[in-house]
Amino acid sequence: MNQSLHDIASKADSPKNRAEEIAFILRDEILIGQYRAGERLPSERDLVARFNSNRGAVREATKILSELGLVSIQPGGARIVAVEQATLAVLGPLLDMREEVRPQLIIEFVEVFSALVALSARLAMSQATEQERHNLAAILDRFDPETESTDIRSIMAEFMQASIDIHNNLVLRLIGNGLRSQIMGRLDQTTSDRASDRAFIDAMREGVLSSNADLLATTVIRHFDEARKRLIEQAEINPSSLRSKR
Amino acid sequence: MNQSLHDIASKADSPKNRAEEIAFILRDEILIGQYRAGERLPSERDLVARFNSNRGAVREATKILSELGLVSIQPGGARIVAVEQATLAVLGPLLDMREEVRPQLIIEFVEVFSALVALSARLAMSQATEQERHNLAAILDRFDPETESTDIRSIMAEFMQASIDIHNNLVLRLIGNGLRSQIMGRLDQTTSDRASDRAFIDAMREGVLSSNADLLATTVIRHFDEARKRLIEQAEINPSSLRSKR
DNA sequence: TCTCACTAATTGGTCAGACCAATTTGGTCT
DNA sequence: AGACCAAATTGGTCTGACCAATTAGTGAGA
Repeated sequence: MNQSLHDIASKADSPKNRAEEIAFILRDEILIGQYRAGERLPSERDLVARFNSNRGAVREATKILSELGLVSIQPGGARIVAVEQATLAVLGPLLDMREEVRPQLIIEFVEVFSALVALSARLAMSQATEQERHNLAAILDRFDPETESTDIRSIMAEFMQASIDIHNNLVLRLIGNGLRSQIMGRLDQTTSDRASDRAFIDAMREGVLSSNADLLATTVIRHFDEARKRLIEQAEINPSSLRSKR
Repeated sequence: MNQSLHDIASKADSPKNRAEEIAFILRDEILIGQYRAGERLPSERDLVARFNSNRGAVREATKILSELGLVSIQPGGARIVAVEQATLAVLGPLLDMREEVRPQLIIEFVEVFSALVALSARLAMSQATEQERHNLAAILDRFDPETESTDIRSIMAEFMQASIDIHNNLVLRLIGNGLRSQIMGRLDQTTSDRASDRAFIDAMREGVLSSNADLLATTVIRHFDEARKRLIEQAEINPSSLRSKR
């Protein structure tokens, strides 16, 4: 449906060189489950033969996998590590390739993201200047329920960034970096209720201008909770069954 | 069982090979601010000369820096990227080496961690079985205010892990992985009020057994907020001045 | 049949040197 | 100043080699 130019730009998975090309292929194979956790990755020399490349490139590739937390390299062989022990950087690829886990993963993302937005808003309120609060409100004002162009999601992302700039919590910022680069732009356009979006934005606006951190946080949580429920309905599966296997 | 993982992660900065050795040195120099953002990293051949190594190892090293988000490599040269754009993996090194930012960073960590623990507890409560709730309570029961050995922090870490195992939110798990490997084990032993810790644990226990997600969440938030205030006092600086520069 | 010690093969780690394509740089000309 | 071009520099790729550690395989002994 809405696979516009915006999606293409965010498809940031184009390998910059041979090493990344190899790394991405192996990464995807691991995420698909082609190798099981604990299994050994083919030896560097085998990979050289398979990809018709050289050991330098292959070694760079396995180094990348190691940084992603997907494999553990030791003299004698490299072994696959469980996805659960990897880093945030595997989320994007997972979303791209495992159609089955996609809905569940997005729901899980929303659960976490809402808590972080609420936290960020809270922290920002605790020390925002008058000027900064107005800047935040200005971001919210950009939402226009009449036009389809203003995406509430991009506004939330901007709001998140702006609030991070205010409280300047590095930990939160780094987590935000990871989530943004992995998830934003990979989400489908969900049909949301523009009217309720309007109400949500207005409530946030009031919270910002009155510097009411609690109101802001609860508003955010409530809105994302509704979004989550919509997602669960869309998935046409009941949430408990979604939870079990991955 | 997962105790082993926990220990390894705490002091996980010993280079496994020459490439990591070089990468860690460069990483630390970047984090210290020896190169400014936007500046060019010395060329691979220069680095070969400096570290008396070879291009293969140096290239692997710069690959690691690139994965950390600290440098951006392009044909023509590699450039340093602002720390704010890096990944969670830089937190540990930052804690290890920049004594000035340490207190502030720990406070920021507590702010984020408390929100995540609260979220995790909430999610876990929404679908925990009777058995799982009792397991959670059992973890809390391990706290004994009489003996110094039981660290409330490790209990919280375990509680976090156990709750993640229940709701199985991959996004939260991956963020948890990052935070755990970067921060846990690098925190100083803070003198905390054992009596208030006892009250905190008891409140959590009640929340878990009665499956009262709201009670759990607010309890967690309140406790960490107190811890945060203690940290700010310990830093002997007022929080607003802490916020500004990094 | 099983266990253990030893050996051989495999694997990752390191290294040197070469060529290419793209970028950057410095100088020249307009 | 500004536009342009050529040379030097840089990252990307590739080959082939040796070492040390791990692993797998073998065979002897229980």
